Amino acid sequence: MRPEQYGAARQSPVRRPASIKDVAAAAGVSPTTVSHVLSGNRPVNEDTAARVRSVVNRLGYVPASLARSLQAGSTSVIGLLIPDISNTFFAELAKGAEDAAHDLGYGLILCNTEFDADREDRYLGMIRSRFIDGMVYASGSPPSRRRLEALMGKFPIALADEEVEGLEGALIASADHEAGGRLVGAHLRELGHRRALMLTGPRALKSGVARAGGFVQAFKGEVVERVGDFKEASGYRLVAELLKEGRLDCTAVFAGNDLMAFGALEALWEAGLSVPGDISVAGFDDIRAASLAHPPLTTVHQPAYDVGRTATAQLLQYVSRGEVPPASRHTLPVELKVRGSTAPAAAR
Amino acid sequence: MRPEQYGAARQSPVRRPASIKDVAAAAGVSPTTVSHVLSGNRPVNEDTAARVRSVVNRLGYVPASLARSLQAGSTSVIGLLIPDISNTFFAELAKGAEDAAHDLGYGLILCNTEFDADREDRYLGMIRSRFIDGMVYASGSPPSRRRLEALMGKFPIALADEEVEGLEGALIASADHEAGGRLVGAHLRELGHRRALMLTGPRALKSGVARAGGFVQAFKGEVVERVGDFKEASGYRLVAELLKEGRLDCTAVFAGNDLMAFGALEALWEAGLSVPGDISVAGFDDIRAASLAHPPLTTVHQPAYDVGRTATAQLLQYVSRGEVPPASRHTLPVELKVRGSTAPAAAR
DNA sequence: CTAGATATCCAAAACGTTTTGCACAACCGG
DNA sequence: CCGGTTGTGCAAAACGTTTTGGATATCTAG
Repeated sequence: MRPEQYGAARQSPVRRPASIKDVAAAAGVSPTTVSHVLSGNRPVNEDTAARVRSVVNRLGYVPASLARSLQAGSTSVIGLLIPDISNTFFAELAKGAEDAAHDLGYGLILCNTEFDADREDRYLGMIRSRFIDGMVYASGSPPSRRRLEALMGKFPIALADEEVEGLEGALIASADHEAGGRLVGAHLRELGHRRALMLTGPRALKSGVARAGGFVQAFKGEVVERVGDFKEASGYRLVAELLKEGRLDCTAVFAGNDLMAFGALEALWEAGLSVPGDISVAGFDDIRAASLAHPPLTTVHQPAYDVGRTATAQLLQYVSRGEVPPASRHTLPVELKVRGSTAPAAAR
Repeated sequence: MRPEQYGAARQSPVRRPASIKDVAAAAGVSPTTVSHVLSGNRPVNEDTAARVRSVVNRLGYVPASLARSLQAGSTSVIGLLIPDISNTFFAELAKGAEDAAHDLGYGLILCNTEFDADREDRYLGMIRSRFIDGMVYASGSPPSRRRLEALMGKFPIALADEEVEGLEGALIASADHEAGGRLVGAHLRELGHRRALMLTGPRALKSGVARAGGFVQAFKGEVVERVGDFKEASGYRLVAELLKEGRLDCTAVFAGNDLMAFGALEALWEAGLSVPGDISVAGFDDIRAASLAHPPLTTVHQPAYDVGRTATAQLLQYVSRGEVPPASRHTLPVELKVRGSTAPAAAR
């Protein structure tokens, strides 16, 4: 141990904080009375109350919320389970969830899983051990879906932007992916585009499928579909391949999310094509980088914040009454952000 | 209430879960024995143990962590206080904090404050009420600094990337801002730049001051300084103003963070200047959009993840032993990411 | 003066664990 | 046969609250 740390390192273990008994003793009353003074649950003589309050201040007494929770049977804390907080979508969602929780006096435990099933399990354990009063679950790993189903009827759980099929009987809040797809389809159609390349995500993800479905429905023109994985690299690869084969015979690209759109942009840029001069590109999500890019990306704004906020607010409505939420679906509106990456189809 | 909801809405209140007493009664042993079987704290006859375990499974018994915590005097949960989780820097930091907490079996409560002092207070209350065992504090609102100081000696608190002055005596983990500034300065100098515009943030923020100091020291050339607020708009405004006055007589711009760099880029772009052809631009932070932009931004990568992880890991080292951490500083290395927005100074 | 209302406070139980001291039996070596 | 060890399990206390049913004293109305 370095000498100059000696002074600081002498830090003693945290000393026992004052309990309600200490306050009671110092004020010459019973713990019951202290509790009543602090909670206002029953009337207390004003002189006595004043004395108690003064002792509370002097001792710096703060009730132990653990004991309170144990007695109350609930902790006023819920969990938020997401795969990756560094993804801006989930970060926004988390912000909405935190806001909703805070508004109702709840704390929020961040359960970041990286799609790791063990990690998810450990966090789901918190709800079984009743350390948290409920859980907002946003798109976890497929293997844990079954476990989730088992929990659903017995514990308060809400799904935010569910991506996985088969989770019926739940409280669900999600964006209107299909409408988003339709917006892009109609937009490109109005610009005169008739042939489009559509880059989708894995088919197992419902939201992606809905986006594609809406797009095809509203675009009405010819649509070539390529399946990617929602990552930037796959958008690049898909477009580059088509380019190399000389088979990119369309005037517009609809990427299932912004990251893939960026990948596509990169491939087009490398091929010497101009966006939106030669070809238009649209994305989905409206992540931060979308408006910062050159050209700024036309995309569909997902109300990630609202999804998190709604799922949480709805969940808490039941949790606060000690109930398990019934099945219900809350679909949130989506908004088309027309920016610089889309333009009228070039005359052919 | 709509009829089709009737079935679902009939959800009964959550029924009382099995307690250790229920298990003990069903297995014909005392609660003590059940506890010992589950914790392994003391040996138990194998036949008895097997019987207990079978009852545990049958009843689906999970120990109430609240009661356990009350008895243990700690909750194995800490808080992470940040201003804005939707800011990618803090999201990365949060990810690091969550990882570190998870590794040591701790939960992490997300305290998003929006710089709101009341909100900060409420969250700091969690530590006083001992619902959390410690707090990682990242750059809160100035008004709550005093309150924080009062808490610091008594409760386990760690500072992550402290921006505010005067918080001595704390456990601090932060990036090496000064070294980052030096890296940029040296880089631009090597490229032959001799006159640079430096866009800084508010002087009250230590990290920004350090960046600027390092830059000036290593650049050695002429530096014009303009004070912004770390937001995109201010970068745009500062550069646009100089441009309008025709006084932008430099070959390089060092923005105190990436957002301001983007603002600067926008202003230069509008003025018809080419980056990096006419002028080089460098940022700080390496946010997601930096590599996605055109041209991709040369910037300093801040180890946000490591800052969060280190602060948390260090804090927990003491928390787990029931100690208040001593003052210490952990400075994390920073990395220059040379990308497309900087190039040799144009011949004049 | 008395029956009932009111004001004030307290004792005890309950929330669900873990920990610790002890009791009892069985076994061992001498 | 005896002192000591080992194996096994229980009772009770403790963690720090809130809640509830009284108890006691004082007041009010008739």
